[in-house]
Amino acid sequence: MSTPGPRRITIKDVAELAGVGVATVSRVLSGGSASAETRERVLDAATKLDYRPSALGRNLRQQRSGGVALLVPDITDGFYARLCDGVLSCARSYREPVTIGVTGDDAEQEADLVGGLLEQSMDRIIAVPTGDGEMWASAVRAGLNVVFADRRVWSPGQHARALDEVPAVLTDDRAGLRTAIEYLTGLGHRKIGFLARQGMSHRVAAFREVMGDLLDEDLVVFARASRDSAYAAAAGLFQRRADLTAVIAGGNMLGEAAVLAARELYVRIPRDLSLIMFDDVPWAELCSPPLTVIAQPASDVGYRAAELVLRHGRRPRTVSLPTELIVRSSCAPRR
Amino acid sequence: MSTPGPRRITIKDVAELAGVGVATVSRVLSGGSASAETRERVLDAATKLDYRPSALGRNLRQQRSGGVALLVPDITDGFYARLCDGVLSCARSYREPVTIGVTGDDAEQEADLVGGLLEQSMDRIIAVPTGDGEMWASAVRAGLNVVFADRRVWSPGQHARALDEVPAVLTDDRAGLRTAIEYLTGLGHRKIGFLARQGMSHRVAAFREVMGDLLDEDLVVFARASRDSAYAAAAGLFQRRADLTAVIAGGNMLGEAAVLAARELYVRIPRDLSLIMFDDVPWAELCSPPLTVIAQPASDVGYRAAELVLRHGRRPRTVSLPTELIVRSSCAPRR
DNA sequence: AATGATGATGGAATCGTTTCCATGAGCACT
DNA sequence: AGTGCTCATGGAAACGATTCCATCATCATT
Repeated sequence: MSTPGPRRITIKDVAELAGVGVATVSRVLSGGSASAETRERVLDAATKLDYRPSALGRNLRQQRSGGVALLVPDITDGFYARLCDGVLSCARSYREPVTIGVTGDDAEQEADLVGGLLEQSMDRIIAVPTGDGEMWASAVRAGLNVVFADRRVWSPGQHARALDEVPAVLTDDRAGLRTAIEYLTGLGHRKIGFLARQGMSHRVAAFREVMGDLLDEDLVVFARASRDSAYAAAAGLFQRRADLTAVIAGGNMLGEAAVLAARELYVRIPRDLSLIMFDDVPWAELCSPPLTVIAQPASDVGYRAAELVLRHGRRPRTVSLPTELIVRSSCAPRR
Repeated sequence: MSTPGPRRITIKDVAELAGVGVATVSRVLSGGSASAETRERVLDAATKLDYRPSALGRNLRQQRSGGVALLVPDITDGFYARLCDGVLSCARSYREPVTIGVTGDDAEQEADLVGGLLEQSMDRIIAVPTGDGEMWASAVRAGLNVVFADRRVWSPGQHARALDEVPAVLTDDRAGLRTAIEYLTGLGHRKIGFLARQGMSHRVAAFREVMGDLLDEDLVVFARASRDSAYAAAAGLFQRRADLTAVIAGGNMLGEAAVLAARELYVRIPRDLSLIMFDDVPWAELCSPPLTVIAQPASDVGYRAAELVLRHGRRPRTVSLPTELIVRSSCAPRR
C-alpha cells in the first residue's frame, strides 16, 4: 500500500488549463514562436500549477542527458579539488549538474567510468586524461564532447587526428619549469631532481627539455598515485643520490612526500636540499620552511574547461594558462 | 547534413535477433524468470550486438533518474574532499554516478541545488546540510531520499518528526571535544577559545556543554565560509583576548587561519598559545610546530552515508563514528 | 479425460517531453 | 476576388525502456 501521492504536473495539465495543445506549451516554454496572448495564457497556467518540466522526458526525447561529467585522478588532491570547484562554479551558472568520477590515474577505471557515462547518454565531459589514447579516440568517435583539462592525451600514430581536435585547457608547465630551473641554476644548482607521478609525462618531458645538458635521467623518479608511493619515491631518491642539491616536486602530494622524507632522513631544507613544488597550496606557507612553489590557476583551468564544453561556440584548440613562481624559503644557494 | 551515424542498438534489435518479444528481453536482462533456452538466446543476441541498455528509457519509465547527489559546503576543504572520495568509492561499486554540488554553507544556494535535483528526478541525496530545516522537511515530504553526513539539521518545532527520521552519519564531535578539552585542562589551561564557522552550531553546542563552568562565551567566535573570514576571526580573537591560553579550531581551514594569524601577531605556538585543530590533514604534520588534532574518519563518513542511501535496507537512525586525539606538538602546559 | 494450477511469453500501454507535419487563418499583392 | 505567403496552432509520432495483462502450453490431480 504505497502512498498514492499527488500526481506529477505534466505539460499536458498546463496545456489543458491554458486551453491549448501540448505542442504550443512546449514551444512557449522553450522560446519558440507564439502569439502574445497564447504565451501569456500558457505562462499563467504554468505558474498557477507550479509546473516543472521533467528532465527525464526531455532527455529521452533529445537522446542526451543534460549535465557535464568531470573525471579527475584524485579529488583528495588539493589541485584537482580546486579544478573541480572551478568546473562546478561555471556549471552552476548554466544550471547544469556535474557528475564527478575519480580515475585514480588508472586507465582501466577511466575506461569504466567513460563507459558508464555513455550508458547514461552523457555527451559532455571534462577529463584529466590518463593515458589511453585509443580509448579517448573511440569515445570522441562515439560522439562524446570531450574537453581535456590540466593535461591532454599523448596521441600516438593514427588517432592523432581525432584527439588533436579535442580542446584542452592546460597550464604552461614548460614556462613554469623554465623559470624554476633558471632560478635554481642561478643559485648554483646543477644536480636537479624531478619527482613525478604516473600521468605526468608531459611535465617530465618539459623538465627534460628545459634541463638540456644538465639532465641526469637517474634523477627523475616516478611514483604511483598513492601517498605511500610518493614517499617511497622521494626517500629513495634522497638516499640513492647524496649529490642531489635541488629537487622539483611535480605536484603537491609529491612535495608533501619530499618534505616528509627529507625530515625523516635528516636532510635539511633548504640547507642540504632546495625544494620547489608544483602547485601553491595553502599549507605551503605554513610549512617549515615555507615552500617555494610554481603556482597554477587550478580553479581557472576548471572554469575555462567548463566554459568550453558548455558554451559550445567557437572552440579554440587549446588554452594555456600562465604559472607563477612564488619564492618563499625552501631554496638556498648551493653550498 | 548531419552524420546519419550507426543507429543506437535498442532492446528491440535484441528481441528481433533472439526471436523473442521485447518484454522477454527486458525480463532476462533484469533477472526476471525465463526458460533456460530463451535466456541463453537473449544473452547471446545481446552480446553479439553489444547491446547497452539506455539509462534514459529506463529512467523515464521508472520516473526516477539513477545516481546519487552529494551536497557539500566546500569541495576545496580537505575534509569534504575526503568525504566526497568516500561517497564516490562506495557509489562506484554500485555503478551509480554521483552528482556533486557545492553549497558554500549558504541556505539559498542549497535550496537552489535541491530544486535542480528534483527537476532531474534525482531521488537520493547525501547532504552536509546548511541550516534551513523547513526546506529539508519539504524535500523529504516530496519523496526525496535524504541521508545527512557530518552534521544533521537542527529541527525546530513541527517538522522535527520528519527530519528525525532522516538517517545521518556523524562523527562523535562531543567525545572528541571532551578528550581535547580534558587534555588542555590537564595542561592547566582554563581560558579556552573556540573558532567556529557558520554551520558548525552542533560543534559549538558540544563545546559549550563540555566546557561547563569554564565556558567564556566571549571566547567562541564565528567566521563565514571564506579563508579571509576565518583569518579575521582568528586574528580578532587573539588580539582581543590576551588572556587566552588555548584555542580549538573547528575545522582545518580555521586551524590554518589560526596558525597564520598567530604567526602574523607574533603569538608563539605552543609557548604562548596551545592549538588543537579538528581534522587531521596531511599538512598538520608538516606544519611548524606539528599540530595536535582531533582526527575524523572523513572518508568513512562518506562511505557509510553512501551505503545508507544506496542499500536502502534496514536504515539505522544515526551512525556515529569515533574521533581520535592525535597529540603532536602544538600544545604546552600553561605558563 | 476434464479441470486447474503454474509458468513462459509477447503485445501494448506507459512515462513526459520535443518535433514533424498538416491545417487553417490572416494578410498582402496582383 | 483570387492567389500565394507567412504564421500560429494542435495532433500524433517518436525516444527506449519496464510492466501489466492476456494468451497459451505444459503438467499434475481428480
